[in-house]
Amino acid sequence: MLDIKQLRSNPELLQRALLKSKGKFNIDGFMALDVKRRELIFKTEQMKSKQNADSKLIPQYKKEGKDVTSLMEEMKALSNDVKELDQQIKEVDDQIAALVMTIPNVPNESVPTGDSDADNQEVRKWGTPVKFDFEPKAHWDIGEALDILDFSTAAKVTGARFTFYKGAGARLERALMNFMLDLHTLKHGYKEIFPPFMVHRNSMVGTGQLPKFEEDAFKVANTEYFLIPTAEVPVTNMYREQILDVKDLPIMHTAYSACFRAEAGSAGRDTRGLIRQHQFNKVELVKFTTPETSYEELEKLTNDAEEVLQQLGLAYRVVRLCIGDLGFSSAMTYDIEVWMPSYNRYVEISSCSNFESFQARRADIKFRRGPNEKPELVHTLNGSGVAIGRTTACILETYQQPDGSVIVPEVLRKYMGGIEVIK
RNA sequence: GGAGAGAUGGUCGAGUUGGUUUAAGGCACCGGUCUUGAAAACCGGCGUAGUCGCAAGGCUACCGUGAGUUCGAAUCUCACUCUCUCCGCCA
Repeated sequence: MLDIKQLRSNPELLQRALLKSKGKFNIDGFMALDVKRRELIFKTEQMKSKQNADSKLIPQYKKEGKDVTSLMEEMKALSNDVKELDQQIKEVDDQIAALVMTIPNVPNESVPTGDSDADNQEVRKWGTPVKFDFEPKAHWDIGEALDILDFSTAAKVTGARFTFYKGAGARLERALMNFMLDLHTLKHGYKEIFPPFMVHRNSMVGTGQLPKFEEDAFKVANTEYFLIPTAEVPVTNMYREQILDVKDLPIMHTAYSACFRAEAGSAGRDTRGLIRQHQFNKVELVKFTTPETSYEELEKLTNDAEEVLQQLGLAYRVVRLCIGDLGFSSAMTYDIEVWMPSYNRYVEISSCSNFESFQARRADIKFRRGPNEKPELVHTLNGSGVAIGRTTACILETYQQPDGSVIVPEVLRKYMGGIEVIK
């Protein structure tokens, strides 16, 4: 959510934000609504002021023995007028709020223009895509052959886009989870959080999944709960409606969660394997920072996620998303894309974003610089550190051997009971 | 699931026969006086947001949330949420 006062005095910001949505947004209508709102408020507040002053006279007059019936009649009329105007204000407020919620965040100045992922900017590369001197297999074939991934049973038990991990596959997934959490907590200084996997509506609104993207979320029947699409939602909302102490910033959290996504609109895409599931595991990184440090912290956060891939020996590149590919709430995003042999290209495995004050304004997360300072909005950032299912897929493909076995990356062995090869 | 109690500013806590309470008071915090320095004591300040105004400064709203009654609601009515205690059930 953007600041309406800022939009009022700085309509260019609105223009730039709207480059993202490609939709039609009636700027003049929006501005007119804002003017109307303020007129109504001014008028009503004056009436309320009179109302307050006059109602103080009533007990006074009664005490003096004066007749108050005519004054009461006058007040009744005023009261009715105020109620009517309040109703109008509420309607205008609701309209404005609904519109503001549909405006995306303003991209940072360094974000390149462009319409699609083709216009994203490659920032750096690490490692070299693996080459095979035999015919490599895709992870779904490797996994089924080793009996560590089972898609058809999941289809029977649940449905499409679900997976049973079995034996060493389950253990590999669990090892990755622990490896990533240990790296981020012990080496990078994040505090670990294990959040609820369901949240209520307000939290989904707070981080921007709702109201615009309701069809992407799973809602639990007969409740107001949603399955979280990412740990970002519960972890960011931990601090909703709070004023933080500047001494505690930056707050850095890492959280494992299962993530649930309806994947509406991606029918037919990535139907095989672990790449696009309704339920997947992810370790998330979340930061709350001061405005002046958020971009520096974004660089660090991205590097922290990259280190996961470096230690696993997986080739990747970092791209800066262009305006057209940037998410609704983000001011700037780096995607980390890992080399996926079966796709013969880089595939997104992490997305690291600075939301600036966009989420903080919605979720009302502030900080205070000093005892008598006014609260200011924090900047929120998050990124995957990293998606576990896709990492499993990439490991299976990258470390596959001609005999169908898979070598376990060195750093994972201690988490796998010393297993060096999955066969 | 059943029974009961509760929710007030950063925190503790008063206020519930509706109207000088403009949400008292304590603590914490900030500024000052005093002191060699500190503590103590004393004086003053100390919520969030909206809105009008060049500004100084007004005004309005907010006592868990949302409706309602009333000229007027922290206070009365209804619904909901959450917390605590006890009982039952349960991994």
